[in-house]
Amino acid sequence: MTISETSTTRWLTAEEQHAWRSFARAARLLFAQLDHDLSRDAGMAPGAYELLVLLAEAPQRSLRMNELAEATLSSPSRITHAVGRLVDLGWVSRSSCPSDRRGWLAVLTDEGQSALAAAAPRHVEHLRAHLIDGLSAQDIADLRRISEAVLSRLPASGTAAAGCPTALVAAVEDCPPE
Amino acid sequence: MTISETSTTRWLTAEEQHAWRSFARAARLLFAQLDHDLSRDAGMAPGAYELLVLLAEAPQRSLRMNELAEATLSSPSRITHAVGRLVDLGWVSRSSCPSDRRGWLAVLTDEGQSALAAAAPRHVEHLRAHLIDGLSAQDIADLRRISEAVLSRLPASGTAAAGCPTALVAAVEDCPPE
DNA sequence: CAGCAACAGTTGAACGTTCAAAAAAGGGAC
DNA sequence: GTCCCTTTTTTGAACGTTCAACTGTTGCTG
Repeated sequence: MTISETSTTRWLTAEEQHAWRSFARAARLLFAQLDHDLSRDAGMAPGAYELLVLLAEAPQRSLRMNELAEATLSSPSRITHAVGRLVDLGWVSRSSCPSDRRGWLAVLTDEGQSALAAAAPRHVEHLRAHLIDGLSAQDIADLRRISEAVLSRLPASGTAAAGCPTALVAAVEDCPPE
Repeated sequence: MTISETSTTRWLTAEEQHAWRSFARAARLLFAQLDHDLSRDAGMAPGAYELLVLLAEAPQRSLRMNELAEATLSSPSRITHAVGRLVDLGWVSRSSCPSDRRGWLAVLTDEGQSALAAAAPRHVEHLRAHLIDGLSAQDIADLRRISEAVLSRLPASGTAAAGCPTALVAAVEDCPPE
């Protein structure tokens, strides 16, 4: 049977097709490039930077495994493994949660803070070079609007974060001096 | 040393930061969701759908490994492994390249064509539900414009395609009946 | 027609994510 | 206080990508 006989699928128009393919290609290339840069410059595995940023921004430089999983849209299992690697690197330490004996806190160490501070400037430069500086203020606003529209239609707490690793930008300029 | 003392890094403005984080979050969630849907509905590994689409659109339903690598922005090694899995599934067969004894052609089999035709309608529905139908015509146009601006600033043939798997939409409605 | 750099593709190990299963603790209901 | 369901986290195997060799072919240079 051919599709056209049995389905009423609303295929994409040429416009939609073009937009989607361009978007998919751009996003893939962008994320891959940023991860590659981050790995090259700072030796950070995909996603590690994001975890460090989240911890650096958190109240006591610490977050529960659960919170890390939700913030990064990834599975608890991934967090366990990823934090384990950061612990091995000395960038994070574990601390048992005082209020819930099941829980664990991941705490950013001074070494982790330093590694993040060292990596951030180059990361921001790359992000500007690959994305921000090529866009007008209007583009930025459009991108945000469209992204938020997409987010509003996606499963609120979709536990899904593939390789698509992406890095946040740390507010390291506010970090206490070492 | 603190960053602020030694660097002239142009940090992101609040607007840029918001746009970037929304974009990154939306793109990640979107791609992950689409891959998850595709894996659930059609049993296709991340990226498999894209390879099948490319082959279906190609002249003789066949492309060289090299061409697949370039079109998917991925490494030759990934193509070798990925095509190997598709061959095991019976969706693709290998054929030696007549014009270049080093080369190999990946050829979409009838089974592969059927699998793609079966998967495409649901994939398009998901893509519409998660992305297209939530956007206005203006949004679509903006998304395309911004994506192309980003692409124009990225390394032309950046051999980089992380997990960020993304699927194209097949033009399966034009496929010959089986 | 050697010699040799570049190209096309494969191989296998290392790495990170996903998945299913399990251990351990919280929070109610009775 | 005990049963039971839920939540939090870990574990180890399976899977896919990346990376660094490696094989074989092309095509250019002298």
